[in-house]
Amino acid sequence: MRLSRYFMPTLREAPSDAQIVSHQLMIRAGMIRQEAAGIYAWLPLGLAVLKKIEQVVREEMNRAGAVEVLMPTLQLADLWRESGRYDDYGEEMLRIKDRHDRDLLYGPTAEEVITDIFRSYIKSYKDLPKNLYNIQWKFRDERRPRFGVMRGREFLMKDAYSFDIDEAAARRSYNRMFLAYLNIFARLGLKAIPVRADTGPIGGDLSHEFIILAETGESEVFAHRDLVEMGAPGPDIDWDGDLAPLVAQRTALYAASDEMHDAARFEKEVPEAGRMSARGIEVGHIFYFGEKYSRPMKAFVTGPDGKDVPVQMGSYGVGVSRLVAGIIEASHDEAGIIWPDSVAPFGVVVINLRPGDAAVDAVAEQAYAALSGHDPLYDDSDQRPGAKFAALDLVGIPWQLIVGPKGVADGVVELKRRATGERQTLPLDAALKAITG
RNA sequence: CGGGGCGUAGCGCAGCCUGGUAGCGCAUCUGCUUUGGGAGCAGAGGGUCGCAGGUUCAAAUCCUGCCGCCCCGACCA
Repeated sequence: MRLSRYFMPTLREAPSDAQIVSHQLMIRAGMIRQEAAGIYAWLPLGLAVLKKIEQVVREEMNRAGAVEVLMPTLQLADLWRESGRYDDYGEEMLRIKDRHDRDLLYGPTAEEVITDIFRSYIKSYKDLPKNLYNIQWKFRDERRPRFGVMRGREFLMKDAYSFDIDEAAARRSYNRMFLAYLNIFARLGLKAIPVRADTGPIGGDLSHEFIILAETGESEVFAHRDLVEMGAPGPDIDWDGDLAPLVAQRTALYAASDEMHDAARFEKEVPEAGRMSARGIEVGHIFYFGEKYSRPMKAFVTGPDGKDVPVQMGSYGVGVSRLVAGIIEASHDEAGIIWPDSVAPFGVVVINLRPGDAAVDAVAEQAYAALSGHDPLYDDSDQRPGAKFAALDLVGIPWQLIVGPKGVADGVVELKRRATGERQTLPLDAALKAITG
């Protein structure tokens, strides 16, 4: 992509509305534009990152055995009357009427729709387990949207729903998601801590929030240091095997968000050297809720004994649009955003410091062409070098390949790694090799 | 929903208290000079001062109502 044809409206100053660093940087980098409180348009750079994150989530969900569907944003109120949630949900639900005066709503979540789909087709335990997910826009009419896309009213969420014949099987589904989530966040360059979450009236131990560490995070987490160091299980585990030990390893160690924190237990269970408290952002929430929807909505399956039983369900959410902000909170410096390679809007930017200079143009074009498989941005804009450096540091593309008249005269270019600031001057071939691996 | 604050050019702000017909920086456009970390000079364009009423000879400024946005709190499977 040539910058001269792209649309990347960067700003030197942040609007005064933006209070937290990710919001400021997203606006300054030209990623989003606010249309209303908690509602944003995604500009090309923001959309590129959003799609990258979405794809990582998709790949890891598929790997863990989930199957993608796409449910509508608008849902029929009658489904929510079946589950009993239409009246319970309150003001957060955006309610709409169509031309026939039918009650619709903009989905804040999709348990009802997925349960309706499930019950229409699946009748036997032999067709279980199933895990269906979608990545779709949700709307929750928050009383106080804030912090940009961190807490918007409209947001992109991956929501998965598991269906099993009994609790033991549901636990296996839960474990798959638990581990898949750790892999997702690891691939996004994040350190994530699973903390036990309130399960509400259903009880049990099957609910976890995933909190990513970021100094500017909103909530505080307390955890055993070993849990953070343990990292993700990786993609090559046996997804159909017994995952309980891997999960147990990670749930045995103390981890709690501020609301669930028990200081006495923390001190008792965790040796002083292992105690860690940090700021974080909740980006995922998984839980098992059994028959909460299947029973009222009559999603029954026939078991091996010929008896119909309500299917055991769980749901698993990842805030995809929130992750864009979360990653920035976790990865930025004074100059701007530092994208992990896995979600960077471009893999590399070739910076032409003197467009119009035939020799410089030739080298820059050559580099741009050679990098075509690495999602390159070519800064061919007619700006001064300082302005280019500032803007490109701001948008955080991982590699900067700088082509200027001085270097070209000496047969070299400069390669800069955004994350470390490390620069090396070297021949073009060597620079290309360093980027393409 | 309780409390607080703010709406003046694309962005950041001043002007409001004490009414007299709108200004600064950045950005934009033109020209020249520049060109390795957000250039300099010269010139130019752009604002029904959130909206609607009211007071007044006169309202960005005072009064009333409404709308929008932000922050703190409460809330947030």
